[in-house]
Amino acid sequence: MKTTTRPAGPNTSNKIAVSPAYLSRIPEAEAAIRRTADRLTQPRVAVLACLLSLDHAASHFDVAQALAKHHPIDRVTVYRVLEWLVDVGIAHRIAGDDRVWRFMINDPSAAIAPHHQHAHFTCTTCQQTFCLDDVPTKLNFKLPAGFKPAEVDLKFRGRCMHCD
Amino acid sequence: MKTTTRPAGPNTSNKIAVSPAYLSRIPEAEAAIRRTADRLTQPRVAVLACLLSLDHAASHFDVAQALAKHHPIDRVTVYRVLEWLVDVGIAHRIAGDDRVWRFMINDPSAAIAPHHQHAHFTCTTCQQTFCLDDVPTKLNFKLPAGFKPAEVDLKFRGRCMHCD
DNA sequence: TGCATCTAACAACTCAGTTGCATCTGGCGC
DNA sequence: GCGCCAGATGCAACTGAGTTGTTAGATGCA
Repeated sequence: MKTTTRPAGPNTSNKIAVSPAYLSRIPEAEAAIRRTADRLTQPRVAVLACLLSLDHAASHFDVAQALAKHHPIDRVTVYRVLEWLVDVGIAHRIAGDDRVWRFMINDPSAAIAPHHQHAHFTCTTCQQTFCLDDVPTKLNFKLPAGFKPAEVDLKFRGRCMHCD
Repeated sequence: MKTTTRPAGPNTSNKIAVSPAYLSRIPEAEAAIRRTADRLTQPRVAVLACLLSLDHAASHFDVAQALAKHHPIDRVTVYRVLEWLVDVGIAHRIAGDDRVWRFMINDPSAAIAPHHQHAHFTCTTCQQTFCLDDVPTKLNFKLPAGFKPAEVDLKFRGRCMHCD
């Protein structure tokens, strides 16, 4: 009858981990949030831990779904926490081709989010988006006269390492 | 009482041209549509003429609004015509940062839309998006191991020639 | 001109994201 | 440890872009 429920057997799913990977990132998330001047709340910890556990960008829906079992959070709160993470420089958002915002932790080594001037890669097979921090997006393009660029957004589409 | 109507006085608006520029592009639009195997209809002609008259990308709303006075077209029809223009290779669509699709005529000299491998420029002042057909988006970037790119999307943000 | 087929218009819907507001809570002062 | 309150959460309702289904109408060929 319902399409989204699933029997709670041991490992009936081959897609979603039984023990969410984000749980182990909770201490790390708490530490990062404490470093900001803002409050340490359950939703913030859970959402940040979730992002920390991923190697690709996640939509608000991905986050809400990942947290649904152990940390069910109102979808509006997920939106607001993700926006807050961007505001305080912990994460950045990426506009997808499907009109959905995706969020990803900023590279810690790049410190204080340098206007996230890095490239993104979207896999056309698994639909996941990755940050390519190693690909420089220097402004050494020759634009037609009159255009004064301030930011570059370099996006690749193709197949990722998981989808050979 | 209504918020969108406007007195029909001569030049009460300082934003929208009294005689739409797209009217002069109607013959050109008709010719282009006749070149396809599909039907020549009023909405297709009007929408295409509208796009032809612009030097920047237009959203469905921009198009519907531009045509509202002389060629009022149902918004669903605008969506379908724009999609059709993309399908037949006359135009291409650009994903904006505001979750809105924008459409622009393909450069005729680039013939048969080569997967629109060109750069785009979005003005942060006037919010308009332009195609930079002159900026090559060659795939000569060094990506991390495992990423096999098939397409590149290069997007600039800054100030356009109209917003010095 | 007649007719089969494609297209437009309308209404209703989906879905991501936002806003308003009442309630709750983290963290500070006492 | 207790109480307070600014700020955060949860809920409901909304917005706005885009889609789908269906019927009526226009196009173009015979």
